Amino acid sequence: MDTKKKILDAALTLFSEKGYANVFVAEIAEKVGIRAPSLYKHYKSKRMIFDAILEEMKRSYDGQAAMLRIDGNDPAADAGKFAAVSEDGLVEMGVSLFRFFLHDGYTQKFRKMLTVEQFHDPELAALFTRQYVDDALSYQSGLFAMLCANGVLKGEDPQIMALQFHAPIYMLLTMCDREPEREAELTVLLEQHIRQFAKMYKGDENR
Amino acid sequence: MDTKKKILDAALTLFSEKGYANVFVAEIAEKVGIRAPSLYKHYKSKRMIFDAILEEMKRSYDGQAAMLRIDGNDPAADAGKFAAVSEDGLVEMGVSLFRFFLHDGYTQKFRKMLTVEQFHDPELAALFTRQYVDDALSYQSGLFAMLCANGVLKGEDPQIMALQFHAPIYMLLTMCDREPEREAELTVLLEQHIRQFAKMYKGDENR
DNA sequence: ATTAATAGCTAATTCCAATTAGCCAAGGAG
DNA sequence: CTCCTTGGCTAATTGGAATTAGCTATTAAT
Repeated sequence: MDTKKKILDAALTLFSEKGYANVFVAEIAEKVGIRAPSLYKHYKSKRMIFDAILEEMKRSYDGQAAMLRIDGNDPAADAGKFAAVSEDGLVEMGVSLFRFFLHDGYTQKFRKMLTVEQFHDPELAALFTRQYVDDALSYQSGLFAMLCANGVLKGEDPQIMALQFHAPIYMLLTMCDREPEREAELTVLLEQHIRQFAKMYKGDENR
Repeated sequence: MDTKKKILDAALTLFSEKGYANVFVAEIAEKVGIRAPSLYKHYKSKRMIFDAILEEMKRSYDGQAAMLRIDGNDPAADAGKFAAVSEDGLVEMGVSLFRFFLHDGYTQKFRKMLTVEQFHDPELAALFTRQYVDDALSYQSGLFAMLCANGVLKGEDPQIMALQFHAPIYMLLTMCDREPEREAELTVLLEQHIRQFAKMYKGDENR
């Protein structure tokens, strides 16, 4: 039952691992437990499967974005939480969010697939940048602006703060995508990064 | 003449734009100005062309690494230069290095090709991480350690400093790879990032 | 109970792209 | 001058992978 959904999942997994062109419809079918021609009862062509995945991706983006935003989509609301939280709390939060993005099958596969297909189509390129950079930065900018206004953090340009916070995290994430065996080691770096960032923008007390 | 070299260039360009599997040998040939079967006078197969590119990439890596290292491969030697340089000088330096990596055809195509093929083969994944992350970080760590020892900068963990310096730059670079029309806008961010970073780790004088 | 739609299968078919065969001109070496 | 190597060409050949044809079992609706 719901073979249609199973096909999307199987295809997404394969596309994210090998890229669209390197996946045979027969492979997708096998993963689903049927034969290749049966796929065509559900999708008109291989391309259509890809397109359906893209649709899915766009639809689910709000869901992912919500996750990215800790628990809401209003930086102002979140700022209070952060203000209250300790450095350790911040680390805890960052690490668990990182782990979620790294291990959640859906999220990870979307990310890998977009990575691999990003140059095929300007639309995909734009989607990629929006999803993994611009939106994340714009949310975090708002958050940092808030925290600066509150006097919790000290910084002049929230956008740059966001870039400096987000880029290292994203880099570590993609490293784990490539070499999962390094996760432990890189998680340590992540933690140190967040700690250092917090300290740095906390104010002037050095230590 | 030197068709052999022209083939590699044409193939690299195409592979970086569309990925190995989406490029037909006929396209490569056309770009070179010959017919597909003639390619086989130079390379045994399409795969061999790819492999030759990889070889080239590995061989030329030292060259690229040297560039990355400003002008040498010894952080200690470079540290002096940085110590002397002004904040503006640092920005100038960073921006021009960024521009080089962004526009140098060879460098850019390698980067894109590795990006697109990174999950096909663990060897490529490792190469990617080494080339664009680990080596850069390890060099920069050395540099920052030096500058901290000199008292030019103030920071506790050079490795984290390197991560925080390098990751934003790399992120901006890949954004330009995807959407070249945003170069101007992103260059401004780059500049602000470097400036902010320098200020931040300069010492305690806030402003 | 019959019918019609659904979703699977095997066996074609089709298409396309890599590679091979086999021919030919140019040019350097003996 | 002839020979042989080099690098190009056109015209097959091959192989593989997407898609189509056409059959069948199941199930839900009339």
